[in-house]
Amino acid sequence: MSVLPSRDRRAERAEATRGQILDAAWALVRAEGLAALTMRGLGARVGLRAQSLYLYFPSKHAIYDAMFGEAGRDLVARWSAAAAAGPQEPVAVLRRRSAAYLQFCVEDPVRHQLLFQRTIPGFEPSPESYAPAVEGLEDLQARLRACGVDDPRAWDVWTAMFAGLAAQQNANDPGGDRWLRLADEITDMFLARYARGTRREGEDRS
Amino acid sequence: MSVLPSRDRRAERAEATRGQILDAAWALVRAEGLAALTMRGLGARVGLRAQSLYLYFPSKHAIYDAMFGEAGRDLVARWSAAAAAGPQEPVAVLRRRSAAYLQFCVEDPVRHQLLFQRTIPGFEPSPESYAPAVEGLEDLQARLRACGVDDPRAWDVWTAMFAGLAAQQNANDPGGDRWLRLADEITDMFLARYARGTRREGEDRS
DNA sequence: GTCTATACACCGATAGAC
DNA sequence: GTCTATCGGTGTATAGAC
Repeated sequence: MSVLPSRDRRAERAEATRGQILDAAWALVRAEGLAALTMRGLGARVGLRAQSLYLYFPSKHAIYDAMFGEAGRDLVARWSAAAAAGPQEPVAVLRRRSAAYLQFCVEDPVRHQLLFQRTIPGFEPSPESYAPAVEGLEDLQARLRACGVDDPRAWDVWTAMFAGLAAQQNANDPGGDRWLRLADEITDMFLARYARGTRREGEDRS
Repeated sequence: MSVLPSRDRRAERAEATRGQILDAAWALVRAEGLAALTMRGLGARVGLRAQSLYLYFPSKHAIYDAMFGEAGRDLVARWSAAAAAGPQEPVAVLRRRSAAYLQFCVEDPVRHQLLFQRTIPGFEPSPESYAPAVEGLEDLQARLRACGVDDPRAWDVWTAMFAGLAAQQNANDPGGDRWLRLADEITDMFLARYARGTRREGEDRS
């Protein structure tokens, strides 16, 4: 547009460098663990000194935050894809969604750790980076409603069950499927108890 | 026993100091967070320099390990007490046991974090410190069997559900009861699906 | 024997030269 | 835009005072 494109070019290049730093951070973290991310080590991977990273991110937590946002957007995208790919019967959609969630948590434990466990001492995600998670939760509630589950208490039961499934799988059988394979069974149990019109005698304890 | 009791007295005194250090560590960690435990800060709380702590513990992780063992033994003790205190009908015992577990996780989140989340970077508990957890798991399986639940898959469903409950409660509603109060309901749902002689039509998906 | 003093290698982060 | 130099912090090892 302009005869002096340096401003745009500069911002563009800075954005590219940010992307390279994030890619290197994922590689480092996958190889050495989430806590092993150090500014010096990350700088070495992108050919910079640690201090120069501060030109692209204001702090190490800001790098974690950007990674958190990336992971969240990826998860939401997978949920959309899973919902679209197949029969639209609500329970089938719910099952595909759950499978996508578990797959996401298991195929890259470090991402699960970053998103769903609070394993970095001082880190809390910014509202912007947290937004995809909120969006996903609202989507989940709509999906459960579509299956005849209207009680907010039931939504909490659902999140606890699947959070527990992913956590147990990664903690006690990494790479296996000891807990993963229970997803469909748990879904049956849940729907039998909470879906509209299917409540049975045992549920009304005082 | 001996006219030269210095050996015993010394060991005794060292043990007492170890106990004081651990007490101070719990206090520090409860006040400032699990990751805020530093050798210099801990030493200051017991009137020692950081280096002197190494006379009582070989490393910082050894202190975490001792805390891990203490917490595990405490949890097992609570399970025993909960099982003993009340009617011995198996389902009632199971409910009291679950309530004790959740109470334990919630009343001191830092202990839950140490025992059940892997939040300290390089730390893994020693077999000795881990032993109470194994014992508790075996006890749980016996309790579930007493309720007519024999399938090991069902045991995994149980641990996932309650691990998820505690994690969600501490992460999303600390100090509240949004997930805690679902324990009895979840137990009903679980027993309706998995207890012997109560299986129903919806469960046999291929 | 127990503690203090000192040191090392690492960390995240900042200031300022070029 | 990247560097050097530096700061105050960490866990931990070792030497030596008493």
